[in-house]
Amino acid sequence: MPATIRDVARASGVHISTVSRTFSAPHLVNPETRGRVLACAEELGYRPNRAARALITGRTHNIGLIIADIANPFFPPLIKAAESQARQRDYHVFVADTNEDPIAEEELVHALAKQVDGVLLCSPRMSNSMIEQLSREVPLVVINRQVAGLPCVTMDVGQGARSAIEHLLGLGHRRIALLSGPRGSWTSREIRRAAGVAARAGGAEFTVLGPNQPTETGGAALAEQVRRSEATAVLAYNDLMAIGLIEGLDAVGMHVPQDVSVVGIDDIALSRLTRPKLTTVATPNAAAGRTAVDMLLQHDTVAARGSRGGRGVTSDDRRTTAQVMLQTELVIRDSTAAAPADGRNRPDAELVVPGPHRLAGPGRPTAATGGVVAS
Amino acid sequence: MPATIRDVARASGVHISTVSRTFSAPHLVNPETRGRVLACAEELGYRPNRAARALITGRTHNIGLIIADIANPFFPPLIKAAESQARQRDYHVFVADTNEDPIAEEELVHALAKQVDGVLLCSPRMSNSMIEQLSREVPLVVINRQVAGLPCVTMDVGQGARSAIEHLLGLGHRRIALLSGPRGSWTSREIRRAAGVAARAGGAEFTVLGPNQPTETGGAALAEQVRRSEATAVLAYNDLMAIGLIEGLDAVGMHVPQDVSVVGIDDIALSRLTRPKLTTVATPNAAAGRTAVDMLLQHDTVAARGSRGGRGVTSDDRRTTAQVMLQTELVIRDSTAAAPADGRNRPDAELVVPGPHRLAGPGRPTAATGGVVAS
DNA sequence: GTGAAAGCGCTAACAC
DNA sequence: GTGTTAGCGCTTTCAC
Repeated sequence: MPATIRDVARASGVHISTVSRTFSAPHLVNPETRGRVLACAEELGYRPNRAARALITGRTHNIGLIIADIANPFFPPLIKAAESQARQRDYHVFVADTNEDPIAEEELVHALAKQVDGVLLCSPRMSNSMIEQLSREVPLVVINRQVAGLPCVTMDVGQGARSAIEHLLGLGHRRIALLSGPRGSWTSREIRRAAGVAARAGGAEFTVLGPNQPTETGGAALAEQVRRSEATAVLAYNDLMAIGLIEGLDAVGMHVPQDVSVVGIDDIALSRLTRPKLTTVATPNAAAGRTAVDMLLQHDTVAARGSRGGRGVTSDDRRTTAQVMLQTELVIRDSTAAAPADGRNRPDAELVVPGPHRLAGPGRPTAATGGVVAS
Repeated sequence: MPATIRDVARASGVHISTVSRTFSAPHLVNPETRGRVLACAEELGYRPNRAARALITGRTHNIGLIIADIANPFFPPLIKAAESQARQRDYHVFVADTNEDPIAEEELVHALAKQVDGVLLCSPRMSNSMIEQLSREVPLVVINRQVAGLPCVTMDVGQGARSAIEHLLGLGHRRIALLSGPRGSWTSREIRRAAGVAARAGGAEFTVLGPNQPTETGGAALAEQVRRSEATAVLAYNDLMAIGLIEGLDAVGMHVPQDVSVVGIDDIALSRLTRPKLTTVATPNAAAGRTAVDMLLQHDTVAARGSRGGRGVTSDDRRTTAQVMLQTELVIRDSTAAAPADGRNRPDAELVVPGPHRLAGPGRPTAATGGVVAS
């Protein structure tokens, strides 16, 4: 039903190649002919078939963007920035959600491979080696993770975590817990390392709780563990978990920031709307999206794949791949406050010693009962 | 660089058509040959080029999903449901965000047209006639809107709004305001109509404020107008606006639900996390996503476009297009309560009469000063 | 400035 | 069961 280039050629009495040129190199065709062709095309509702065009030019003018969980408010600003940047360069972005599933991730890259000029892999759950393998199939830019030899854009969450811990130390906190993220997350690893170093440097006890689902539910589920850990301050892998934790804490009768301070990471829009407003590490999300598109397109402009003329991108070209790390910034709002004077995380602590059916009476906990102390 | 079907044919010593069959109709090829071909393919890292395949079969096994604003938490459940439904039928979903921009919407449909087997148009801002025109280019299923002659899946927000209003009437509210949505939104129109009828039937005064941006910011910006309107209850176009309004109301010293009751529409996850928890009309979002995919694929299975064998979908086939409307449900939580005994929306109302610099002292407002009374 | 011809990677009759 | 042939809709040399 849809009109093809041949229909237009027939209608306007020219050869199909003239029609083709009218759309892809208008200056090469006589203005008069061009006008006639355009009129016929309009009339017939003709639109060049981008897929067919891509088959021969090797360029689809599409970018794939693979996202672990589209429901996480962390991503939309990144997606929108990528889209607008792509749009400016006459590209379209196709987003795909993988539900945090590495299998779906891989499958999606394959599905997208030939329909896009490159894919942005955001917070992948898959292995480094898998990513490297896929990068031979389609140009890749990795976001929120570092993979040797591949272009990556990351955010300096290490620095962010450090700032957060120093902020908490400055408020007098000496028992700090970290709610870690998903297993295998590069970001979670960075946060844990930096936060651990900073906490110990400040003479604080540092507990790691996790790995966890990076969601509200994941955060809320940890309230009891946090209570037992006796921590007076918590750094969460992301804002969603932080917000969930605050909810959960509330349910077990602990208040933020009076009893325990909570800081998140990401600075999603929601963090300004909760009560208390969340202290958090702002990550430059939109910038990451823009940068990733730029890196992909810069690469991609060098040589189209499979074109008759140009050679493919060789591994030598790849050497120039940049790894960009964007700065983060601590935003202090209302979920952090001075540590309770007694150094405990609740008014009259009912100390729960891990183990079945053993409840100790109120009393000051010793370091040994303070929870899992991690490296 | 990527291996083609020809490379595999050469490596395994068979004709390309045998390679093709190995992938698209394995049962037609000798198990022994098949094994050899598969081995070579594996070795060379060969993957069938889906775009090239689509060119001849007329089926891409992709579905496009166009979303007005991916940052709105209303959409992710719909997107995820669509994805999982599509996946089960061996389809992939490409999501595109249009930033509530009708131009971008149209452009995106064109861009997607030949790379997908159909597109799901979710909350389109464009005109009915434009939608009809586009539907001749690619099979369309419209979500959250009714367009004559096209398959649509909508949610019964009319019924939802009615329930909400009846709930408020039952609580004694007699001055009710509606925060409407974007101009041209089908959903907003439905809500307005149903809410207006129900409110007047209950003997309440009904004020419409808007149109508005359907976001937190949009809601927060209306706090002052709501205060002035003297409404004791508000129905918002969606949860985001309701939550923003509660924030904004708080900033001008009004409390929910003591001073004013607020009900949203959508029941996004966030609504359970705010304080107070939001009373809202739950829309069957995931079901909408699933249904839309089913409708598209059912249609699409009938006849592939452009295939050599099959005829295209004729307008006669289209006659069978269903229009599905999904049920909604009122969820009562903490943002609604009995109307203030004095029927005013704040403790000691400082009545602000519209107009510059005119402030009246405290006193019972008359109906005439109650705000814009809409039809 | 325009037409002819080849071909992108693949599938689908049709022979054999 | 496999090879041959034609061709999906388009771009791109190369002649003229």
